Amino acid sequence: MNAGRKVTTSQDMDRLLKRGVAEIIVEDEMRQLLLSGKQLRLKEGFDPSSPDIHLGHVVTLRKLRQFQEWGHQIVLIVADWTAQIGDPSGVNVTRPMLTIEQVKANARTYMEQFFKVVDKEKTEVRWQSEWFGGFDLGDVIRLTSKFTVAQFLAREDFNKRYSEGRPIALTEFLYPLLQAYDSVAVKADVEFGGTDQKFNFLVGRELQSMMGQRPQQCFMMPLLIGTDGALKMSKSLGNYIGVTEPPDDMYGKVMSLADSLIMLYFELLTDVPDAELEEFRQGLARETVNPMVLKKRLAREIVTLLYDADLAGEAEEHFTRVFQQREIPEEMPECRFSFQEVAASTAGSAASKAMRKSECDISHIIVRAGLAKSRSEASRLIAQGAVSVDGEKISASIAPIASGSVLRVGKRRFVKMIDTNNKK
RNA sequence: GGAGGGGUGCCGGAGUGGUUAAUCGGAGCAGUCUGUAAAAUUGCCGCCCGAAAGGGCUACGCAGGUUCAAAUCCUGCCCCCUCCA
Repeated sequence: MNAGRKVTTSQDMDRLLKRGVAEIIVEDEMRQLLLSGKQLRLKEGFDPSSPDIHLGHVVTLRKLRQFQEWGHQIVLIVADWTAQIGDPSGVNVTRPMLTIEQVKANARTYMEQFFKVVDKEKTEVRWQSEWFGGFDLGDVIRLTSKFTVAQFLAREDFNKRYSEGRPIALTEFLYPLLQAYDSVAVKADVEFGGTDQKFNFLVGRELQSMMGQRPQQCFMMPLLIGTDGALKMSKSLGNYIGVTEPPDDMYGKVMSLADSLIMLYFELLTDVPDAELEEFRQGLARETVNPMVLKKRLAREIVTLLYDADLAGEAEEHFTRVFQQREIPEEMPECRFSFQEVAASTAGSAASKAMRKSECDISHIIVRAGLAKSRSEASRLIAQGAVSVDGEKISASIAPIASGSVLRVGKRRFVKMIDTNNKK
């Protein structure tokens, strides 16, 4: 088993333990473990309370990948039990509980997303239900008896809520306990996650030592700030970039990031060497480099990471053409429907008589193409001048269209309209 | 077991009989500007019909009731939170 492990130079070690790392508890022990030549079991839990993995998750997954390249064993835990509780970490409100069905459906979509970053062959995937499925009340009581309320109230978010008289659900206290027990169950040597996991990790350490295991090392990465530029990237805040998003969208979302996030993203999500990052940093500080240029590099790196260089190149071309030169993209989704049918849906009204043959009520089409949720919304968009057909801004919802016309809504949404009655 | 507070639109949070599709803030969307950045600024922000003017429907925990008129008053029910024990 030792065969795959590379000799570790102190330079390698520094890169592994420093680049994009917030804190390691206990760093010295971590170094010793790495030097011991033992294959380490590196654990990270994923809470499948939503179906997507985003760049925030990728930060730790990439680090895990690096360890994997050194021959260590990754253990990913699908936290199907704790997901039902709802992780309170860093959130000062009680989370809604999910049903087991929701959790399972979400968890299923996780696997392939993990393996966009980590090596599937060297990854052990475990479900919490493997061990908690057989838990009975006695087990729960034994587990809870090991800690006190005071210990848990030490945790910042609990403490804050408690002192402000806001609710803390009893199940929320269970969350760190279950997560800690996971470490016991898989005999973790190291646990990975964001800095918001510190408390949970430490409970894991304690529990392991209470149960006769060597306490795990806690490996914490900074939290990735989301596209809003302020809060941690998370699904529930809607400020995320999903790993399965199409290359063009992913590229575009990176381009729309606040400038202040550029360096953070470079550090946490790319392999651009530290020396180069330092140049970037200085360039930004002295304003000798346009942040947009760096962001394009960043966007390319990220798309390459999750897809490949070719697709990243294409995404960049698309971006340049559509958003910088304001041209129409070469490819866009098609919306196929019968023009006649749409026209017919307004039949009977005075307007339909005034409508010439080639004209259509665009608001219906916008809804049909999924570019607006309702006709009311579509009408508003038209009224605000956000809608154009073949480059012509339209001001009334009745407008001429032809099969193959390009419908544009807002800056970034395009659809080609194809008449299913009249295609040759 | 006792006392108190509360359930309003995506979120926060006003509103105690009509002029309330509901003040305000945040989020979001769109316009101008631009680097799909920030800042600034303007507009929109329940659904349906209508080219428009306009009209209709649904909505303030649930169900009833009073009233010409209810998010606002009455009755019952459900749910949530805090404190004391």
